Amino acid sequence: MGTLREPTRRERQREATYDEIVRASRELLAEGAELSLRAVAARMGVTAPALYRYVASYQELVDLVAYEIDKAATIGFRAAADELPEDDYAGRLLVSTTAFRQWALASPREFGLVFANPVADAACVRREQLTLASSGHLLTGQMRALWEHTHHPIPSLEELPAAVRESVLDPVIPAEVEGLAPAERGLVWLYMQGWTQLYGVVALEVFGHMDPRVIESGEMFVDTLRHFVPRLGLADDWPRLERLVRERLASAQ
Amino acid sequence: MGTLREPTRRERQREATYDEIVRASRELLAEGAELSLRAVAARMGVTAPALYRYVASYQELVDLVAYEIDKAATIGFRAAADELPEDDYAGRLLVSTTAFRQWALASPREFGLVFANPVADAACVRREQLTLASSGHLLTGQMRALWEHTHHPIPSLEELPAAVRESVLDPVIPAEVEGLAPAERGLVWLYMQGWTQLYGVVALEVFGHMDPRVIESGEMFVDTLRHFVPRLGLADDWPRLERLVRERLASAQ
DNA sequence: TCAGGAAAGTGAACGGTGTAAACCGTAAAC
DNA sequence: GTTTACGGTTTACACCGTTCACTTTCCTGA
Repeated sequence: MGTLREPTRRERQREATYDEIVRASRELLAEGAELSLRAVAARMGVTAPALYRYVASYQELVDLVAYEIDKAATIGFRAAADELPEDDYAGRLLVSTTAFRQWALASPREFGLVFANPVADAACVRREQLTLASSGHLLTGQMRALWEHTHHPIPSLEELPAAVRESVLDPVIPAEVEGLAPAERGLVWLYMQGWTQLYGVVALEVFGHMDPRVIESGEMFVDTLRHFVPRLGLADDWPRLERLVRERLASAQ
Repeated sequence: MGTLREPTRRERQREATYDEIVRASRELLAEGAELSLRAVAARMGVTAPALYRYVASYQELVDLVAYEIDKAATIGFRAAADELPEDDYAGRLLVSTTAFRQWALASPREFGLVFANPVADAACVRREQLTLASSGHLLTGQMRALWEHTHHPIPSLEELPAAVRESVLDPVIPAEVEGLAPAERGLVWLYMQGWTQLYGVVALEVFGHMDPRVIESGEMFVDTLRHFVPRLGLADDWPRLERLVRERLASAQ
């Protein structure tokens, strides 16, 4: 509260160093090298223990760059949606989803860092927030925008299992729930279902636990979307949506 | 070809050492320790380089114990099914699936080792075989047994996308396809869909990228099953199957 | 039976990792 | 202008996977 004073010179310097840490880390990842404190430090022209002035541990470094990677990637997902008209809510959602899948396949190491490093029990809450912060926020936001427009059927609070009801009424994950009436919280359950579906295919593809030809063609991804879109009231729109998705799959491939 | 001679003493000794390597590794994992060559060696009362007489690298050690862990866990999944009558094909499949989920939640490190370590491009084929060897074989076998019994609808070869058609006609994954006529290969696509669904929820739960209350209750797992069983022609059987699944979820929890 | 040889295991060493402690100059703060 | 604290270095420790040279042991073939 009160006036937030402008950052002092030292604070700016410090912020710049954080940026350089992230930049060096991302370069390492992009070059296929291991992400290690020493490698990051070396690339910055600094010795390893110096990084402990900025992160308390290796895990914290990982969390930091994971957060930033997710943030940067989300810009791409949003840009993909912006190729479509603002009122094509379904198209925007599916196109962002496809961009997510393409990014994951093209950057498996980054995907693993963000979405496949187990959540520690200690800083659990914070990690949860980080995990779904950017990309999750975008996708749930797009799902909500779609629903605001079409008001497709959603599960009612009564029909939800007790644990799920609690979870959607007081969500841990910072999804788009502000101003969502309790009767409309079934939408949050749809968020979670959709995220589960998307995470499932993409993780399976990235880790390669699937026939390479199926991965390369993206047919399992398309199939997963096809089975899910009816829950968003988009069954009739599927042919058009499929075309949009396949265009994106082909171009990036 | 010809007579397979009985193993000499040295070969028996060597085999026993392999067993001890796996045993020591699994003990380490179970105790929450890191799996490392040195730790395994120390536990065996041996020095680290000695292990190189048995595995060519650390990665090969990981592959070895991953394979054995999967094999051992599968025995449990099969045992879970054996609590049901031999002709309750649907029940057996869902109960084994539930056992898989419970095992993964209870042994996250082991699950990660088997199902979340990226497939190397080099020994790709071999790794694929390992990956889905035991547990995958069991579940696809159960799906096939179910279909042999009910002959529920399956996708026809013509309606499958080209890449998928190739993949089911000449599968990389050693699923239950022997003696499966080309016209029946749509079943393999169902295998893959089912595996994707199962892997998705379970991986998400294990890695904790989901509301803890939803994980703990298992509601997302149940919901995933509910949405999938109709593809196996089991829509009418769902109430009974749900009861079976929930019993198992509650008991192990 | 005995010599030869392969197999199994050891010790030391190299380069790599995360992390802790002690230390120091310099730049900000009073 | 003194004091303080920040950002950095050096050194060190305990691990890690891996290689190499060497020894011991046991099996095999003449």
